[in-house]
Amino acid sequence: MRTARNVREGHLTGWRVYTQIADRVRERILTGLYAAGTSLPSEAALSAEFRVARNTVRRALRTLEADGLIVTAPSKGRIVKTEGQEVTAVYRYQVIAGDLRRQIERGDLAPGDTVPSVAELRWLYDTSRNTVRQALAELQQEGLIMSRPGKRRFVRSRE
Amino acid sequence: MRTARNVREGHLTGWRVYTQIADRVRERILTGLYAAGTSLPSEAALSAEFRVARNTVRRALRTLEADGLIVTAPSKGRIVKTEGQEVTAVYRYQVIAGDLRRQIERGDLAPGDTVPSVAELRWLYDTSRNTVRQALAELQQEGLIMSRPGKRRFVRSRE
DNA sequence: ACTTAGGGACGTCTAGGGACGTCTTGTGCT
DNA sequence: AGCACAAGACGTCCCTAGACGTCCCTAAGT
Repeated sequence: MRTARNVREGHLTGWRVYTQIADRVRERILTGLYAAGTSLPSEAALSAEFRVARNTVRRALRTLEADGLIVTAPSKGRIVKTEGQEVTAVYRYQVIAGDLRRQIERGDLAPGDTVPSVAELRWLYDTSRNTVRQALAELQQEGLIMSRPGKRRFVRSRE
Repeated sequence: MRTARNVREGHLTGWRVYTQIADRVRERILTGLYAAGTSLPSEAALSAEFRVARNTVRRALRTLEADGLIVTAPSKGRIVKTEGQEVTAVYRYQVIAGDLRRQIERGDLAPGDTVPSVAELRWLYDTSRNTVRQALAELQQEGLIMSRPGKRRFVRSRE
């Protein structure tokens, strides 16, 4: 019961499927087949390609993430890291919220000002109503903006 | 100020747009163009066809509903009433929940039994995962079934 | 003044699809 | 006994789309 446990993590024979898969994927990243900033195929796609269980793919990807080659964004996928750059604002609604937040903090949108309507933001970002709403909900929760039925949202005055 | 008010509901001069629209739609229902049990065009579609505001269409439809010609199902649409029959189980998830509930109450699914999985129900009803989940959530809230991660849902024993 | 109509904005619900997260249970190899 | 692997189930989050519900305001007709 102690033998396996005492083995240091590193030196495994390498016959394990998931390390092989990790190597294959790592190669594709290094050769640029999976370019920096783009998304890897999904777990389902990889498990289909390598004809292996989803769990096995996940093990492989976990090692790649530990190596710092990729980052994983739940509900979005895995993204190949760009050289020495932090991945930020992964989701669409975070991008929108971030833009608006910046405008408020810089004063482009002053307290009392009217916030672009959902329709306008949809048009600006070419996205769905729900995504825009999620961005606005985030700002509202932060207390930056307020909404009232029938009228436009507006920037709250700072406390 | 009293003239319009004192007029009984029936004999209006007909200059009002929404009554005209109501008449047109009523005619289509009576002639069978909009068959019983089917859905009317959406508010947006009607307002586009008659080139009026959505509010105006809504007024027209309200009178038709008051006449008992149609029923309205939020997020679904307006349905032409069938002769002397109550409309029941409008939404897909309610149909699924109803079927399962019946099976439990009749004993086809006994306490402790396993409930069909989401995948199986999807296949049975040819619907999305979310719809199935909503049906199951309803039953769970009623205390009829229970779920636990990794394992199948099961029928709760009756109190 | 009141009704009708128009038009815009926000709110909520139903439905569908994709991706990752976690858990459980078998099977086989070592 | 322990690990690797397969397979399946449930959970959560993101995104899109359509429909009705509610509220607010303005313009025009009466």
